[in-house]
Amino acid sequence: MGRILPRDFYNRETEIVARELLGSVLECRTGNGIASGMIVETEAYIGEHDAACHAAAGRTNRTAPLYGPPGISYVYFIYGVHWCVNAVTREEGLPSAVLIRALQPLSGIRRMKDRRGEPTRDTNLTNGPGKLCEALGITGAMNGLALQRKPLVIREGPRITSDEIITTPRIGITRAVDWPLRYIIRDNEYVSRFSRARSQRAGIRPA
DNA sequence: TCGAAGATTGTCT
DNA sequence: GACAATCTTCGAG
Repeated sequence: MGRILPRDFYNRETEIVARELLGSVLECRTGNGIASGMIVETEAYIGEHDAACHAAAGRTNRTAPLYGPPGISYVYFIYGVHWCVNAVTREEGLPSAVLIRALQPLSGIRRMKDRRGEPTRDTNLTNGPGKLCEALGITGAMNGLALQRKPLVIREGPRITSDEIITTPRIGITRAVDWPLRYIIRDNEYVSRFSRARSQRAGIRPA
């Protein structure tokens, strides 16, 4: 198993952290055991000047973790249906984070299937921010926690070279839609599917 | 206290 | 491709 990524890893420019999180391993330990997956898709949300970032509206109870120290989680509930998990970046007071959008399942796949209700294909287990939280059992109870200890840990994974990384505009947002802050591993079949249609509409060649 | 919006997903046409 | 499901958060009244 790789080493746990230290707090300093996150105390850098959000775009760099988002790229380097590709290939690392998100691990979640619940009462049911451990489930983990390799991160294959991320998005950067880079501060109050980023209209798509939750912190664009300023500091509120909800966005408080974004302003916290680097290397903690930011978990929020969206559309009354899904949880999404972020890793907070940069020093305290600078609200920015990396949204984890897709994983390639590594361990605890049986548990993931149980939580997700047996999807037809393994690629459908964690290929989206809401899906991966459901598969790993991540909820709001894990908001604002340090990512260096259980239940939520991110470990170093295989090194991903820059020519294996594709950059595209972010997905599913209504503001700052053109900012190229989404990072995916080229040719990985576990990236979220939404991307293809959206990318084509935006005139960007899909991976 | 109310209303609107939202970093999504699954289902139906 | 379109749309409903479902609920938390926040600002306005």
